[in-house]
Amino acid sequence: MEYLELLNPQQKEGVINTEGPTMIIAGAGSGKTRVLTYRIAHLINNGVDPFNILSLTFTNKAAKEMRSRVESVVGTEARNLWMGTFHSVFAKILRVESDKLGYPNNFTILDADDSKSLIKTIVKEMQLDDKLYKPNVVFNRISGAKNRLISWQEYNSNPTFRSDDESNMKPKLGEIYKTYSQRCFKSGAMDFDDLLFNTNVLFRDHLDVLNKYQHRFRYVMVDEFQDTNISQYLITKKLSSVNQNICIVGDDAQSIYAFRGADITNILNFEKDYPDLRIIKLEQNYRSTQNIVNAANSIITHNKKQLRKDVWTDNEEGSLIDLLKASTDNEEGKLVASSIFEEKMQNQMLNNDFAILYRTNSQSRAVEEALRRINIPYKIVGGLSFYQRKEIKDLLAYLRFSINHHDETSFRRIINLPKRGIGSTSVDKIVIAANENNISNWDVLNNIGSFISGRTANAVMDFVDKIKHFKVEIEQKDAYEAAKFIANGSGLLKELYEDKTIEGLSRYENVQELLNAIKEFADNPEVGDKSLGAFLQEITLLTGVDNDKDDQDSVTLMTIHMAKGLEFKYVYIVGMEENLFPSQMMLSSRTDLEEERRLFYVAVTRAEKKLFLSHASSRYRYGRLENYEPSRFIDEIDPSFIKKSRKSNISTPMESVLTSSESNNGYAQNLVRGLKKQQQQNKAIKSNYTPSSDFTPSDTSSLEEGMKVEHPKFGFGKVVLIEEKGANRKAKVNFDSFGEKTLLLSFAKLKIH
DNA sequence: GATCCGACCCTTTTT
DNA sequence: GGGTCGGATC
Repeated sequence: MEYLELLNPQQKEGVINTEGPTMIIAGAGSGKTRVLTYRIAHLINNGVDPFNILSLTFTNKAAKEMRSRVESVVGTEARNLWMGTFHSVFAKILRVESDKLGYPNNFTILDADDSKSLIKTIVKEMQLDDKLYKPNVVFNRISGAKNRLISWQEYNSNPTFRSDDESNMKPKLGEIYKTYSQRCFKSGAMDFDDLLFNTNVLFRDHLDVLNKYQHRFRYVMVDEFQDTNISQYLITKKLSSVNQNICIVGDDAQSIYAFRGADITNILNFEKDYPDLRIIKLEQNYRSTQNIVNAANSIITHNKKQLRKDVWTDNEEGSLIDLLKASTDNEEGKLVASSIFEEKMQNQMLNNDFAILYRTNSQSRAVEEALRRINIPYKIVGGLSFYQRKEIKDLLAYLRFSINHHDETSFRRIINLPKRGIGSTSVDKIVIAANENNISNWDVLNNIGSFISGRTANAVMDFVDKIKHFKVEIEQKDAYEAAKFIANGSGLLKELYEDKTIEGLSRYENVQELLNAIKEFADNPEVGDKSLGAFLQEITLLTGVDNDKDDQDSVTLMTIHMAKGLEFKYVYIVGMEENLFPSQMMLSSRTDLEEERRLFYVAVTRAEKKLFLSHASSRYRYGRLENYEPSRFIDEIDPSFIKKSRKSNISTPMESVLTSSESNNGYAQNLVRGLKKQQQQNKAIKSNYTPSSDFTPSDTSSLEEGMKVEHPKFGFGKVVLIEEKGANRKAKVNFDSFGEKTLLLSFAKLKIH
């Protein structure tokens, strides 16, 4: 147990006091993950069976990381821990218990997009105004109700909700909620919120089941407790009510998910629910410099609602916060990119040491362009995730529907995909027939002759035969073989293969990548159940943050929300402007503004060594250039932690920095020195090569040694070597007028000749 | 029923 | 700037 030596007194207290209710209030960077990890390891070392420990995290990534950290202390026993997000752990339990709720055990999990599209069809069917009942709005209202454990029945019988909706001119919301719930149920489908809602129903109505899990989970731990909603809170409370061994870890200053139903009062209630609660405060920050910690503290004091906490650090004082002022978003990108270049050179840092954080996903583009321009590799975490792409959702819909024939969302997606002459009119007929006869869509499909005749009926029968055939394959083969069969048999793969446009090729590759992922799953010796159904269970709950197999040295780009729990030596927070950060949607109430300020606090406390804040005086929005004022958050930082802005060049775009022959501004000197060579090379190339007027980059996945290629800057050349695979794939090219260069294919624009 | 094109909305944040 | 939807047309 030498690990106890590695802890400070408060951390140690959190690790060794394993019995009874415990609340750990952990300031940013105070080592809470370390405490949780060692706490679990300590339990196991003291003879607790990992099967009896439940540890709930906020992301799958956090769970994975914690499991491997526990494993490094206690060995492979760690694999037996119940560890994951609320959604994934209780989805697993619901798979086992679903029959008690009337759901099939192969129920489909709907992601937010699925839910919204189902809501859309319902609004249309009810002939309501879709401008008024926007899928987003309706979905959020329903989601909010479920997170507070309000069923559609309660919702509809509660006069307050009714009058609320009426005064918002949306009197039919309750009815939509009802229809949506019933349709999900009929489809054998649960959305994200249902996973938690139904777990609550399960534990409420089936005490034997609750009892089983209460005894299984002798120790319950919840990370990021400030982000739990009522539904999640009640689950943990019930589960631990027998053993009382519950440990929650959280930081009210980092509560940033109120919009998703998270409720800070859960922390306050916790003290009431467990009178003999042990409270431990972790206040020493090990992550950041004094300047960063103190700046963050000065920010959060502007919030009125907060628990008393003094975060401090022993670390070095560090650099002051750097302010970058740009005129436009594109220039902001360039400033950030060149600043990264400069810091990297001066301090010999890796790309991995840098993160660029923003409030909204749409801000990434300007930054990406600037990074690409000076060849800094980057990766985007989150954003449009792989599983949200159309071609991926299409194939997944086939897989889901082949397993669960009642899945309406998938049915609508694939019934006419690829085109088989079953248009929206026919689909409407099928759905109406199902509703009128009180049978499922699948039943109608199976007896299509009684409802539709002619060519369409034949097309439907072919489709049904196909799906039945797929089902047989699924039952007989492993996930990979079955998925491959369906990808081919459905005609999806063929259609994509025949599309020879660049987008078509990339879609084809994406589907192949999905198949590869399924193969990896089926080949994994640690996976017990290799069926396609088992694979699909895993997949819906995965998100952008979770698949970070790309381990190339690169700068990380993501939203601040995604960055929670992570740390980087250098952090750039871009778009520090009024109406962007704080977001204009969060300016109307103090509560909202304070959440926004906590978000800023989270962003600032990600930085270990140095923090940069940038803002632009105008940026593109909806394709129009609009003016922005610097964010109030900048002014809220105690000015003693901010570097006095340099007058010269601070808003000079990178090109002019590079071309200014007399770079007497200290800021750019190093950068210029480093780039001078490249600059001369660029000039030289410009003189004897002009790109073809029709230059369009080729897809380089089929690039091979010996091929002749064209590069917009370096001109013509021949590929001498191809190295590595995937995102790391590089080509060494011998250019006619420039010599050998190694290009990262995921960034380089090359045309194959 | 499929395809093409212009109008229209949009941007918070995510399990 | 980009994705979706509905109307016009084949």
